[in-house]
Amino acid sequence: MSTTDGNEEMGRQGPATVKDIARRALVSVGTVDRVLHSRGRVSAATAERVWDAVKQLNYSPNLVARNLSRAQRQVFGILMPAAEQDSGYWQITISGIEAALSELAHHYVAVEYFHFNRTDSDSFRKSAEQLLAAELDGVLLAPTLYEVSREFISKLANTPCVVFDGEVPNSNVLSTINQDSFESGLLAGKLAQMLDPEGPYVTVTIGSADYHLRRRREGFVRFFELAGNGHIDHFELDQIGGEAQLRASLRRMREQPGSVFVTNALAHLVARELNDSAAVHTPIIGYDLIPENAACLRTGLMDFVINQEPRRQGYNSLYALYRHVVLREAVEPRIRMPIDLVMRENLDFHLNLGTRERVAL
Amino acid sequence: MSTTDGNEEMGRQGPATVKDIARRALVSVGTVDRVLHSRGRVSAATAERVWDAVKQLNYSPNLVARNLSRAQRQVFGILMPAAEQDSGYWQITISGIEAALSELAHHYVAVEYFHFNRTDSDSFRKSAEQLLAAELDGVLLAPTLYEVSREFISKLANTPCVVFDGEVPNSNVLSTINQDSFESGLLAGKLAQMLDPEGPYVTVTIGSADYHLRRRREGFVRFFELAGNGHIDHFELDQIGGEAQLRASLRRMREQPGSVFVTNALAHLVARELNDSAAVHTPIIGYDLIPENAACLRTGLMDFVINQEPRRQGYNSLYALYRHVVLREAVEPRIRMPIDLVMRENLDFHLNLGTRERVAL
DNA sequence: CTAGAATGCGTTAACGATCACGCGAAAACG
DNA sequence: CGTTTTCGCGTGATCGTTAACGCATTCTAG
Repeated sequence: MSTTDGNEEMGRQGPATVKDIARRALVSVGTVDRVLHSRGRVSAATAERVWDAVKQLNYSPNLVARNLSRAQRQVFGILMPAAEQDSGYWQITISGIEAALSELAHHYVAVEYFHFNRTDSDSFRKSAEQLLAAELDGVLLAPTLYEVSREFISKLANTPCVVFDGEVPNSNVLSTINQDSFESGLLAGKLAQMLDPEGPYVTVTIGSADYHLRRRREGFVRFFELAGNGHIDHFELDQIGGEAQLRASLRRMREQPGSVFVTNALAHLVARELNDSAAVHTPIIGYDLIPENAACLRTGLMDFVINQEPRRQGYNSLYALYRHVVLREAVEPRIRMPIDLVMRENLDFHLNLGTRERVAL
Repeated sequence: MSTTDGNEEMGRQGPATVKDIARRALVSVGTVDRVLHSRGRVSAATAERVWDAVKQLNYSPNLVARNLSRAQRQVFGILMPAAEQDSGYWQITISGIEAALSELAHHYVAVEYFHFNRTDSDSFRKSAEQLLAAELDGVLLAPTLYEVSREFISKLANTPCVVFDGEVPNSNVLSTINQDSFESGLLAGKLAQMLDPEGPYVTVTIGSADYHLRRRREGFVRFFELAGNGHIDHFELDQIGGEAQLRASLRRMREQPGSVFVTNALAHLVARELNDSAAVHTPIIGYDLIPENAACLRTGLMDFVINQEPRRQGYNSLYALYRHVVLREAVEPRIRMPIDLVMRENLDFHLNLGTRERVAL
């Protein structure tokens, strides 16, 4: 199960190599290589002998050695919002990418960042075109701007693309790395129900075109369908960035109270508006451990934050691309991040994570 | 920040190599190697030139190439309970180890399992001695038997040891990979409070000598200290495996009801005893998504399971050992697993995880 | 004063895989 | 029948690192 593989010389351990195959098939390593990569110039009879040996020895190539031999540097493009947007959320993702990069630098990986303004589709298009012009070997994409992201992916042709921190359904990407938004919505529903068994409940969605955010809300709604009770009001703001508009709407909301589920990181706005000087506490659940939300947790203005572990996401995304492009391994189309629940009592654990201690891979 | 490092020839990308250093220091690669590994036979002046070049070019060795060159197989011993114990919990850990192994087989890693009976210290000692006799290059240890584990670690001398799925505090191990038991206890406290704001609360600890379990309880207690209310009764069973004794005690418990926090995987026993045919539902929170607990979640006999993601833990543990022994990288003394919260509504997501989809690294 | 040891350093063969190159023999062509 | 093309295959360089080996010097000892 673990130690031995088929091997020619006894006494040596480990996976079979091209040399082992060559010996067994009575050919040279060059011939083995040509057969393995079907580069022609080999007789049918010889090729069959080689394939037989490959099967008998259960050969699988040493991808590291392959890579060492090719020694061809791969450059990946990263298309994501500017680091300073969303209260530094993206900076954490970048720190994960850089952590992976420092490990992968010796594996011939380099990256190039293409940032865009998260509230401006034109800015996205511009960065996307620069990226496309750069002829890179792979792309990491944060699809916060849904429509243009879809447009971008369709232009990618053969360049492998890993989507992280979001989702572009039915698009032809190599892999999607994110939290299951539906499941996180389910959990939020449960939390809301426990915090406030009576309800009613309110969801706040800002930028409702985003698939990710819609799924979170759907999960929340689904929980109360399963539970068989709970009235839910939905609250939508299509425009991103209109904080004044949001505040005005929130003031209206004050009149019809209920526990609130905010499907993105702007929960702190809702928390401050509803709980800052209110007599009765409104339970609030939001996303992403940005400083503003952490502060709200600390002071009790907010109850739960569902964290996406952006650092781990960045780390894993770059690795997924590496596995595919450099190692040519199969990459799962979907890699799930755990749902990370933060409240006042365990806040310190989470603020330290990713800096002091190593993130579990 | 990302692409270029110091490099001799322009046009080539990537980290500096020994050749680059040799060129700059006007010596051969052999000399560079001797300096880097302080194998002597180099004059002080030359050594200094080499170190200067190393610093200027910001050299760091390509660990993969190093490993390729040494090509020395490392065998790691794994000391853990028998796969079939604890309702197959350990089998999941093994699947994670095997997943890592299949990736690391080409990196000269092999493993050897040494199983023991989780309820029998003598069985542990026997397996431990076999392991020690085998002269391995590293050890993975699941310290479910606390005292003998500590004894074992002290005998290890120079063999690096990674502890997973538990903890042996103040012991000299390379790294400990686990969930933060205190934090998980905090979260359990919050959940218990939300499920049942009045209390009282009961903790059930089976095998109270286990540091891991004690910390979970301490976290739970701490939450209610922070919250400033909540009466907690503690319930201990020192002997592991005495299910009959446990059942009898649980029947006594029926008379003084309260929400229950079970600090290990035996929560399903408590759930069946208290909730199976009871008029009023007692909230129950336990650990580990073994089939029995999953069934209790499904039927509503239990409310929450805190999962430790054993598959991911196994995967990460072997990798940590690999990083240290083979790559000679620094390994963090503590690697945290996320706290994975399972309830009826998201149960299916968790049962599929680790089989259908890839575990995020 | 010279044999032998110790020092300082370069050369080179691995490790596993890739790929350009080239050689001989057979096949195709005039 | 002689020449070119194609086929089938082996050789060897390469990637970055390690480590054994060997060759000059210089130093020590008898």
